[in-house]
Formats: sequence, structure tokens, C-alpha cells
Amino acid sequence: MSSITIEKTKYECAQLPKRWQREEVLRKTGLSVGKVDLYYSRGVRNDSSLVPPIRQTASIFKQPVTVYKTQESKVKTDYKNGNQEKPKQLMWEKRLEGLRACDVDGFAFEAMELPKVLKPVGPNVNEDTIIQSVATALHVSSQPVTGQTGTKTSLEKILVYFLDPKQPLVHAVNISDDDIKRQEDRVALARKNLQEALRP
Amino acid sequence: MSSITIEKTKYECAQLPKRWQREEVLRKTGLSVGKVDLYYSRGVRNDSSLVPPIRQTASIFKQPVTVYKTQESKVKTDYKNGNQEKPKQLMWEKRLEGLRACDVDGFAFEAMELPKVLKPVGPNVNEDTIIQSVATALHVSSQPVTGQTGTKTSLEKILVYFLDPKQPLVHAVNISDDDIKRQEDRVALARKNLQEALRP
DNA sequence: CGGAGTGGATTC
DNA sequence: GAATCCACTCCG
Repeated sequence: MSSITIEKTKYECAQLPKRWQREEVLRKTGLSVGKVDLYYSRGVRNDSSLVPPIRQTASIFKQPVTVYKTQESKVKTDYKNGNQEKPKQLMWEKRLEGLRACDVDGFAFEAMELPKVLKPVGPNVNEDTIIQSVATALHVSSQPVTGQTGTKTSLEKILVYFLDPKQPLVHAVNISDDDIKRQEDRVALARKNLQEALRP
Repeated sequence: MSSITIEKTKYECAQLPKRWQREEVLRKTGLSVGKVDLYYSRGVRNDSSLVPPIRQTASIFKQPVTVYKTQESKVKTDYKNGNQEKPKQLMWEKRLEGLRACDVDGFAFEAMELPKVLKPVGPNVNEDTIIQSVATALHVSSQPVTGQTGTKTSLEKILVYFLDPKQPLVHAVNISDDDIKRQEDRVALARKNLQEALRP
């Protein structure tokens, strides 16, 4: 049974960037009954290859099958037994190569430059790979991100054995006391400049 | 491996009633890392006869057995299939007789008086029973609370047949237009008095 | 732990 | 006084 009163409305709207939707939700209880809350959200990406029905080959069938998803499914996280990190493929970050963040209008941001001290590890790993690698490591990992701590020669010789899949594809970096001192000086200088700029 | 940092704290607390505990749990992952969830719970009742191990006789054994409960068990509510109201025993409210609410220091509140129009239904059902009956009906039931709608004589003759276990043990009450008018007048008067009391 | 939904402070 | 934003609670 659906009631006649419409309580939620969700629609695209000319003023918004593409695929963004405006939703009006009526407050139904409390001191503020009758007020309207506005929500803005980006609708699901329209990657037609990822939206059901999907034509795919499942190994138990002799023929490709078409998958219809009739119900929203959701994988539940097992909080009880701690954070289960999944095993990772060696060099899995290669999959992210060539991806670029973009703004709401779809324009890609400029590439970022990493400090020179970060040196790629492994064959065909370049600047472009390591930024994805380090960024995802910082985002995803629950352990300290150190980079590869194997020696340079061991990593070059038998990569598969010495490469740590839990660490990004950069050599470990040593930060000296001098480095820290230098950075502190830069911060102090920047603060002083700011203070002067704010003086009336 | 247990870390040195204490993430959970569970302790009794002066502001709480006896045996209640306050527990602070730190969120460890997710968007809300670092936030604290508070839980309040009553420590297990020290009824030694209810705390495992319990010596009891299970019908499948020839001999009494001792039950050890090694794991906390919990019954999950089925939210999906709607509110499953359990079947109720006729006159189940009798079990609540003699119970009294009390304040945090354990002093019982005075008995409440119900309006005279509320008349008990059934043998041995008195004032004390119907207040529990009506109160729990209002609290527990998901349907309108009307009282027993069987005729007085039918209820007296074959109680088991005419008594509605989903309704409290009081006769249904008719509210006349006059009753409503009288109540409206009382509210209007109370409002006027309040207004005058607030006048500067 | 996330998300829906509300209270309330803040801004215009 | 309305619109907006943010914090917080509660429950699945």
C-alpha cells in the first residue's frame, strides 16, 4: 500500500552539476515537524557495464549467463574478530595507473608531484604509480606506512620474495634529525610571515 | 596479544542506581574513529540460583545434570517480518500484581488512582490489577487500547471465550461528547489561570 | 559503526 | 524569522 502523501522528492536540478540530485525530506516528528531538510547527493555512476543485468560467464555453467540483481545485497563486516585485511596481490597498485581525480564538472586535476626522496620500487613502476600506491596505502592500511624496507639489491634480484605487498611501491625513506629541524624552521618562518600579514 | 592501551572501561558510578554500570567504548575504525559510545547495563543479578553452573533436571536425562553456560547467547529480533506479537496468556497481567515502581534510592512510589469509569473485568481483578493492565497495554500494544468490548453478562458467564487477551482487564469505556466538552473546558480554564500567573 | 533523523546554534 | 549547518542520538 502506498499512501497518497508524498514525503520525499528526489530529482536532478538544472543548477546542480551533472548526476547530482536534490532531495527534500519532510520532518515528521519532534519540535520541528513540517520543516524540510535538503540533501544533495550524487546518483549511482551510470557505468553501464557495472549495472545489472550483467552478461558474464560463471565457471559452473557451460554458457555465459545474464545476472539480474533483484534485491539489494550488502556484505556485513565482521567487527568482532578484528579488522580482517584481505591478502593483496603483488603490485596490485598497477591497476590504478592512469586514473585521475576530477572535480564535480568532470575536469581532471593536474598530476601531483611527490618529493624527490620517494623512489619507485620494481619494474615499470614510475612516478605515476607510486603516488597512487602511497595514497591508497595511507587511506586503506591500518598499519604504519613505511615503504619497502628490503635492501635495494635484494628487491632488484628476487622481487617476488622481498616485496612487501602491504607496503606501497616506494623505497623506505630515512628522515634524519636534520630533516626534521629544517621542516620546523620552514613552519616557524611561515607562521611569522602569516602573523605579519595579519598585523593591522 | 593485548595492547597496553585500555579501550573499554566499565564501572559503577555514583549517579547511577545500584549495580548499574557505565561503559565507555572507543570507536576504532570508520568515519567516526575516536568517538565514544556509552552503554549502561545492569550487572548480572546476584541470584545465586540463576547464575551458572545450575543444577537442574532435563527430561532427556535420567539423572539431574549441571548446566554450565560457556557462551553469552542472545535472541535476535526479526525486524523484517513486522512486529510479531507473541500469544498472551489470559489474565497474564495478574503476574504483575503487587509490583510497584520505585525511585533510584529504592523507595516505592505511592499507588496511583484511576478514574472511576474504569471498571475491572474478571474474577479477582481489582484496582491494583487494572492499573498494571492498562499501563502495560499502552506500553506494549501496537493496536488501539479499547478495553474489553464483550457485554458485561457474556464476560461474566464464559470468561475464557469472551475475554480478549490483547486488551487490558477493564471494561470498554464510552466517551460521550459531553465528556469531551467538559475536558476542553478544564483545559481552557487551566490555560487562563496559567496566563494570569505569568502576567508581569 | 553507519545513517536517518532531529535539536539547536549560527547566519543572513 | 527563515534558511543553513552541524552535532548528536538512536537503532539496525
